[in-house]
Amino acid sequence: MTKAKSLTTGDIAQYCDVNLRTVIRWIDKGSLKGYKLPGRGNNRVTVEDFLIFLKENNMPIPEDFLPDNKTILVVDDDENMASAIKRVLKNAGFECDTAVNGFLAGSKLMQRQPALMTLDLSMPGLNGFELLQHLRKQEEFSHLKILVISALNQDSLDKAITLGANAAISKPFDKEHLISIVNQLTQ
Amino acid sequence: MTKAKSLTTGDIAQYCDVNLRTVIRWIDKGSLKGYKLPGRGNNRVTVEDFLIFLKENNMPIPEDFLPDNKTILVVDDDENMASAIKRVLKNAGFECDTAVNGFLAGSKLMQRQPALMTLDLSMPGLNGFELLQHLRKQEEFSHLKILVISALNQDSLDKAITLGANAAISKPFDKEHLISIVNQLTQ
DNA sequence: ATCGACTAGGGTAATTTGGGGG
DNA sequence: TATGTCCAAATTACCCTAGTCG
Repeated sequence: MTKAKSLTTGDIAQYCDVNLRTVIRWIDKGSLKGYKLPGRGNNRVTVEDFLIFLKENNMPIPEDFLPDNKTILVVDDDENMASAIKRVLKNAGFECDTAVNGFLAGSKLMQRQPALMTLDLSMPGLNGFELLQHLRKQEEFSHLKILVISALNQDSLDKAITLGANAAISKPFDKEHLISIVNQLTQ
Repeated sequence: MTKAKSLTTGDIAQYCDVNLRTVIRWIDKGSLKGYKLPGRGNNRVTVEDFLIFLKENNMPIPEDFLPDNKTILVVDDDENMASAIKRVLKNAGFECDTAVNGFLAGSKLMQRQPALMTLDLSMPGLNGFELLQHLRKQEEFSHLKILVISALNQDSLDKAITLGANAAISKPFDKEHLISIVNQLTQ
């Protein structure tokens, strides 16, 4: 489910884990504010109204709408490089964690569900391009922003974008440039 | 009962083998955290909150919420070797999944919570000994059985055991031997 | 043994929620 | 895919009884 400004009854049914009809009833009764499209009167609910509704009823807020999880996972097998990136991002106000091998990257990605991952393309035992393709096939990571940070040539960076990276910058990187791109990707 | 992200009072009544009213009282009293749907206040409980409740009261955890008891994760960067191990274990009746690099190992370990992991010590970009130490430091994986399958010498196998592996066998392995050890480790 | 406080479970009526077919 | 209608199933409140424990 992608982030949108307005939600259908089906979206809300999934988010709240209830039947679609139940959602329609909530709207009809007025406990959930919505509006109807002119055609056949299909319901829509703005994200704002949905969040108000959830709050009013002490219902859990779906992950998609949790206050921006700004956690960033820095993946680089070079510990110094990983620390350097982490330091820059921390100073810019981001929550940050590092992973210096594929195993840590995989487990931390699952565990912490970061909003953004910086990815080194050339890690021993881990093909960055294959990883990009692998992640982009999974619904679960459809919202994960991936920023490739690599010492490879421009063609490789372009290829990474094609395979699903949201952005790619070259090493060595400019601090301000990194921060600006991360800010942009996390909005 | 299918796995869902929220539970009704009826679900919980069945899981805990008590009357529905009793569950409602637990929620009303606050000992079991829940939330109410807008309608007439039907209760829902998130799986997370339910598990916390069970733990706080030393109650048994229903099978539906136990980590996959029978799943085995085969970790080996040699795809042929991974497939071979998987085939042997499948034929012996085990649910089986493979991971051919550190990333997949990490993510599948977190995601599937297998009962047992077979581990190749020599994977590119992943030091098996370090991984053993890393896993054994985490409470979360205290129950994970680790069977090292390696072509390294006996000293290395011994070292793996010292670092936390539950068993270690050498490559090439004897099928019957593998099955017998896995049976033993999974009881 | 009796009391008192508390918890679990039963019955019923009213309401909400869920599912099938249009 | 979403909706309206109809019906079945689940859930709730209320009032009650039975059992437990100190």
